Amino acid sequence: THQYPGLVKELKTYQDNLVLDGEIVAFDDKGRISFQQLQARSGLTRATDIKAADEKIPIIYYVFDVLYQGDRDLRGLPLRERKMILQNLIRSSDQIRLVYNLGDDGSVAFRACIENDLEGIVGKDADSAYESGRRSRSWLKVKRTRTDEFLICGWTEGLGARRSSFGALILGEHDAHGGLRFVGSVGTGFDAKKLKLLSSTLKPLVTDHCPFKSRPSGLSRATWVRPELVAEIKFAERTKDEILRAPVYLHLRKDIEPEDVKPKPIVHIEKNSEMPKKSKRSKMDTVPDDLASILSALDNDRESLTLDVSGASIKLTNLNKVFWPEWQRHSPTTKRDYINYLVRISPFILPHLRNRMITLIRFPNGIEGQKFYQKHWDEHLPKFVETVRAYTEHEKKDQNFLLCNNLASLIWLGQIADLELHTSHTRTTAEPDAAHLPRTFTGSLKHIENSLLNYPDFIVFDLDPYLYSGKEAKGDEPELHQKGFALTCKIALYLKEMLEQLSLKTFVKTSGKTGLHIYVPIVRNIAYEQVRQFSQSIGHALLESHPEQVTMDWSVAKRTGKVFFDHNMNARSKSLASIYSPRVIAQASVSTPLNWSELSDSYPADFTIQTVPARLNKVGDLWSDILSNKNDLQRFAASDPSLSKKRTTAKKAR
DNA sequence: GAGTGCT
DNA sequence: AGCACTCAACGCGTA
DNA sequence: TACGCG
Ligand SMILES: [Mn+2]
Ligand SMILES: [Mn+2]
Repeated sequence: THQYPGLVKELKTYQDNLVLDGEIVAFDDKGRISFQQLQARSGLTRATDIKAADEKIPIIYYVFDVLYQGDRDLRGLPLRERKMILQNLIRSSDQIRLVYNLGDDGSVAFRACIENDLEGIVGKDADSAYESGRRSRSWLKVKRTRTDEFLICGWTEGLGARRSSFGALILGEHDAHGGLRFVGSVGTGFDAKKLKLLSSTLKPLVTDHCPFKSRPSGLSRATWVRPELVAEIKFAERTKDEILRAPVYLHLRKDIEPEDVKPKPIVHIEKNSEMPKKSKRSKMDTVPDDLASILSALDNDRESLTLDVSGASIKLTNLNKVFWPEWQRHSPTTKRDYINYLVRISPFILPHLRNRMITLIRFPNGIEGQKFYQKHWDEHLPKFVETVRAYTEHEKKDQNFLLCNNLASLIWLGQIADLELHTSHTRTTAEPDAAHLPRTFTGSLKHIENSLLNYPDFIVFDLDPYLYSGKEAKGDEPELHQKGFALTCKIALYLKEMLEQLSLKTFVKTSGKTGLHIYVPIVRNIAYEQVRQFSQSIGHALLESHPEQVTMDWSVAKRTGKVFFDHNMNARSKSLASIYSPRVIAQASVSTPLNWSELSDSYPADFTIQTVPARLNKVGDLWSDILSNKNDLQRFAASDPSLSKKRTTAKKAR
């Protein structure tokens, strides 16, 4: 009680000596019950801290039962009578409240609980006595999402960010015959701190012996431990085989003995059962998932399945549909293969997609089928897909533009057959260089033009060879071939040199189709129009020094035999195939970053959905620090304040 | 591919 | 449950 | 304003 001096003071005003049962709760800034806020108070020991917290974090003591009044033991009375006594006893105040009876219809109470975003309800037999010190049969806890305690029996190997800890924890519980039963593995719900703590706690418990009677199948490489740790796990339901569906790790339960971990009677909640969620405050994308367990869940020949990712469920269909047909030496790529690719590259691509509006190019029937572009989504979206509302001049109204900020979203893009992922050169967030720019994207074109969305992170140089192999159908774009790519590389190196003369750091990747993308990261103090003009000036200079090999011509016919320098890609509505985006060409190649030194002996078709994950595991993300290498173009305006005067920049470029 | 309305 | 049907971008340059 | 363009 010393933790709550304010409450104690008020309770001392009561005449009788009382033994009450109840619970203290604290609230967050939105008025929701917050365990974290309560914890901030319960750890304190110094009197001054306690006093300060008593002011800063108000609490309410909810009283739900009375055991003694003076010398009188009330525990034998039926609950309804104890409640009557309580009601006459307690004076409700800011700090003390009564827990009222919610009526005798459990499902009404449960619905109210859901509407108020509370954890669950407790049903009590109105005729029951108070049973001290044990879990009473006449009290029934009904939670919205199920949590239970399980034994940690081992872990599976992790991938990517989880390499140094573990992928998933292997869970078990005691069965009726004194043995241990496998109930599933949990790969989400951990933050960096929990991962570290758990790995070091588990290390000393390692054993060669698998604690289960029959070794569970479908686990990636497992390390076993003596089943001595108890974890609380949230989950959606149990499958027919009594395996946990969509489990999320919560915390260790040091107060529970390992031998007490056995199945509990289940209260079935048919309609209202929900998916377990991570706590509201931890963003889905801050916690790396166990990629190995996701990949193994995908690794079968089923046509449809439901993947549980980050505590959400994603329905996958038509997994055996061929998206990229077999072509020459390239084996066919099915939707399953494609989603497998997305999962494997997710640690590398997600940082580049983060908070960039995306343009989808969807091919529900594979690369030979009909395609359509998509940038926004009006209907119901899975809850893990983030969007940003912005005005579109095209439709003269606001729309919800799609972002891909987490693994679940990336997998979902695979499900909806988005075969190319194009990103904006702008981001919807200001860090680290655009705190001064407005973040109002809605209402009018003016708002957009003044906002972050008009200030790109990069100047992009899009180089496309217009050298035809001769095998193209009439009107088709040039196909990939050695000569065209070689010339593009040559021009790219001229360009790199020119940009280096200006002390601009450059990043290069294959577009994945026939050409190259060169990015120059810039401080966001230059709007698109000027970025475009800057790019145009560079283009003119390049064109002047290599007129036989470079073209900036707008009409396709006049580009033949040269490399097209497309400065117009630096525009608000433009997007380019993202780094690591697959491309819709027969080879299933992928936009891949290269070291400049690799350029001479690289070829776009070498980097495919099949080969790029292995390359990434070897060389990592060559563009990982692109946003920490920003160039400040304002310095070119130092002598002449109008950067937009193209003669000035062209001269400087030269 | 997803959603809707019809059979 | 199965079928038919609809819907899914955008702005800049040039004529 | 219509169309070409990526
Ligand atoms: Mn282009
Ligand atoms: Mn291109």
